[in-house]
Amino acid sequence: MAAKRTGEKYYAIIEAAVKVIAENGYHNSQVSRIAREAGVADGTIYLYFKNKEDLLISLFRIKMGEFTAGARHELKDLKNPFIKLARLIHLHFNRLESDRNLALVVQIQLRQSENSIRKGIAAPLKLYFNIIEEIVVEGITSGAFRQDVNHKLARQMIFGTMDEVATSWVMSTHQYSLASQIEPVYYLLARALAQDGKIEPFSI
Amino acid sequence: MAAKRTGEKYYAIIEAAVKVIAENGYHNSQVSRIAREAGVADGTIYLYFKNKEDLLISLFRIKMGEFTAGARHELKDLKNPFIKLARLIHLHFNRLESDRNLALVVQIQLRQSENSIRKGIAAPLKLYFNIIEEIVVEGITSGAFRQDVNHKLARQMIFGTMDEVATSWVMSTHQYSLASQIEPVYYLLARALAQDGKIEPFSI
Amino acid sequence: MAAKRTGEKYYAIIEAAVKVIAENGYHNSQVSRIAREAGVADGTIYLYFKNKEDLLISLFRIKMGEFTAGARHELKDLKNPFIKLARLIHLHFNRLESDRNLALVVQIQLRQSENSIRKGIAAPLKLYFNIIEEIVVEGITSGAFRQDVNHKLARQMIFGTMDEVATSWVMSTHQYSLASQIEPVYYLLARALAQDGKIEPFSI
Amino acid sequence: MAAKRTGEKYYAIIEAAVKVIAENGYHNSQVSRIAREAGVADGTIYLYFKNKEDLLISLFRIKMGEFTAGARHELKDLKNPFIKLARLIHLHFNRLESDRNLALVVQIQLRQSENSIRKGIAAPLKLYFNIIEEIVVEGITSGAFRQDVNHKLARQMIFGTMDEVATSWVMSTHQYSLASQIEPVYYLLARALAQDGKIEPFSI
DNA sequence: GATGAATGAGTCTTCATTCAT
DNA sequence: CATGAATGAAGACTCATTCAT
Repeated sequence: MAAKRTGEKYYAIIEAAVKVIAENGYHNSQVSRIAREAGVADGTIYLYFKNKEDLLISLFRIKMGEFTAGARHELKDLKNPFIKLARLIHLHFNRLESDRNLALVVQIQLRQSENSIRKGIAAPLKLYFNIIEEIVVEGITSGAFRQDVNHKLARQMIFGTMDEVATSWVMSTHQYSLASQIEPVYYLLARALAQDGKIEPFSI
Repeated sequence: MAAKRTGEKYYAIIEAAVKVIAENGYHNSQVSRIAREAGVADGTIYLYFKNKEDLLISLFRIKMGEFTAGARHELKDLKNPFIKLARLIHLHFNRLESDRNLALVVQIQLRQSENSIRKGIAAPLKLYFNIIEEIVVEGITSGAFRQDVNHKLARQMIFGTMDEVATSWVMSTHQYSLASQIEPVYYLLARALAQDGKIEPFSI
Repeated sequence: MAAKRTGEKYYAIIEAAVKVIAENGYHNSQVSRIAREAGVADGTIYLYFKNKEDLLISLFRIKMGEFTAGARHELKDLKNPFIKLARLIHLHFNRLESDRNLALVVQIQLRQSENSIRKGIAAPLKLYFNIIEEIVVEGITSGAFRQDVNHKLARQMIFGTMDEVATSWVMSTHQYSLASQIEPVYYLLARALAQDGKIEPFSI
Repeated sequence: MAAKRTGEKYYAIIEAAVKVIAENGYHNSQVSRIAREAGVADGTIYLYFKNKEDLLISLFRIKMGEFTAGARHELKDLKNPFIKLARLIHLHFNRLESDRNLALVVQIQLRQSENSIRKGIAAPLKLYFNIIEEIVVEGITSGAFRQDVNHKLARQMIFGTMDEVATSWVMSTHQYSLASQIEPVYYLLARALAQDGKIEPFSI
């Protein structure tokens, strides 16, 4: 009865869901289609997930969790908040560009209206927000960023900007690379935050 | 057969839809509930809208159209791009704060996955994006903003930031006012864009 | 409240119904479409007909009544039952061929399942059946047709054959003329009925 | 997704549909009522049939297919075209008389106006028409039937007559037996076709 | 008489979920 | 553990009919 949260099939279903939802959208992704893509029976999905919604939330949790853990690890040893900011943008954009399906799901399909889904993804998203805010706080504390910057607001600007750039890219026909936006986005954000306009040159 | 696009009931249905969708989300807003809220029969909806999706798109078009027209009018006579930016943020946040239901629908419920809906709202959204980009271009041309700013990217930062701040506010319990964010958001964005860090003090 | 059964619009609606039903089938012919075709308002239909079903039945009654009256008149003065039979087939096929829409409605669209409709068209159809049976009875009485012919059965053969030939023609692409079938159908039916194989040569 | 076309429930649904449609007519037979009659859930219908229309067409195909196969088998070894004709009428009328519901559906309810349904039943009906025409051709070739008989027309007479007799019987209150009409119908049709009036006495 | 905007009952179909095997 | 046939609740949409003007 209790959903198993591990095993080979667990991940097969997650990957199948990313693919099917990316291609068809959440509301047009039948459980049976995800099951077929994963090579399991419909009922098997329910051995691993409580319901369809739980599958979507788990998917986000897994993918976001992996990303957040990786990001935290990569940023850990960087000393300068500007470089951390650059690296963050780099990680964010590269992650989405390297997996177009995941990008579609996270940027588009996940923006669902169901309150329960939004609640379910709030926690893993919060962890990512924390990483961003920590960079901001560190920047302020170290004197690299302006003292009057509100760190929550700065986080909203950083995330909102990356998010909008990524959404534009996902919805475009990909004529340009998302990676090409890393440096210009960095300069925009860095200038918004820098103390007395003194920013570090872009470096990841 | 052709849907009537005017009349007292047309607007009554639009308003009812905003209310019901804000409260329940698009996929959980039955046509019959919207009809009841509007005080008309179910079938009447279909005299004014082709289908449920058309209702959502029309709603966005109407509301966004009103806002865009108003914004363009208000910005027209302002001379300084910094002041225009401040006024834009002011208009954006005030519009959402003055109509919590509309904010819910636009910030949350409308972020649907259906391609057809996204296509339907693309055009009116584009008109708003144009207004933002025009401010950026004017700023660059006049020398107020940095010459190396990419105006599309700047627009994405401005919109993305306002959008994320608004979404956070909508999803919070409104302990704070969205209007209170106008000035700090202005300073963040203005610094990101300003030539040599020379920004205008906040003024709407 | 009581439906008017005369007037210019009455016939305009009947003709519009024949056209629309011929083109779309009964169940796909909305009252509003018939009204538009007739150049009247939807509600006007209900000043002349009790409901949609009454319109269909009236249509059949009018058209069948005209035909039956004409046929009875044309057959009245013919002396020979063989010639009457030939003339009947001639009238039946010519009527349908001269008005393709009417043929479509009578041969195809009218074969509806609603019991009430079948009951409504039973009476005018019966009048036509009577004409056919009278020819048969006259043939038997005069010694032209076999004495052991059951007149109801003979009528069923005559009508059934004409009906099937007409239906085949209506459903075909009209590569051939229905009139061309008059003579061969006559010979088939005449031989089935003739006393000692002595039939009259075809003559209308 | 693909409809299963076999299994116990497949036939249970077919039989239930025959019963419900016979009693209520196609347009007044809700899918849910057919499901209840068959003892399955509404949704189960859609595991076996693409939609309601497909159910009606399948029903006809199955029943007509069974009948045509049986008729072809029974007629195979009969040597004389007159006897084949007699046997055909016998099979046709007995089949309908032995299953009043089937008769109602085939003679009345199936005469629908929907083009798609007519197209769907055209093929199995054609197979039956072929059997009739083969008898006619054999009769002409063997010299038993007149040389100037058009075989398509003869088929239309044979089918049209049987059909009209059956329809009359179905719509009557069954005061008489359809079987009682086999012999007189045979004599009518045989005389219409016979060379020089020489027919075989009725024998099945 | 005529209009046509408004009504609201009625139904097919989908698909997440269950459970006997 | 795994299956997949079966379930049945839920809802968008149509269109014949009415009635205030």
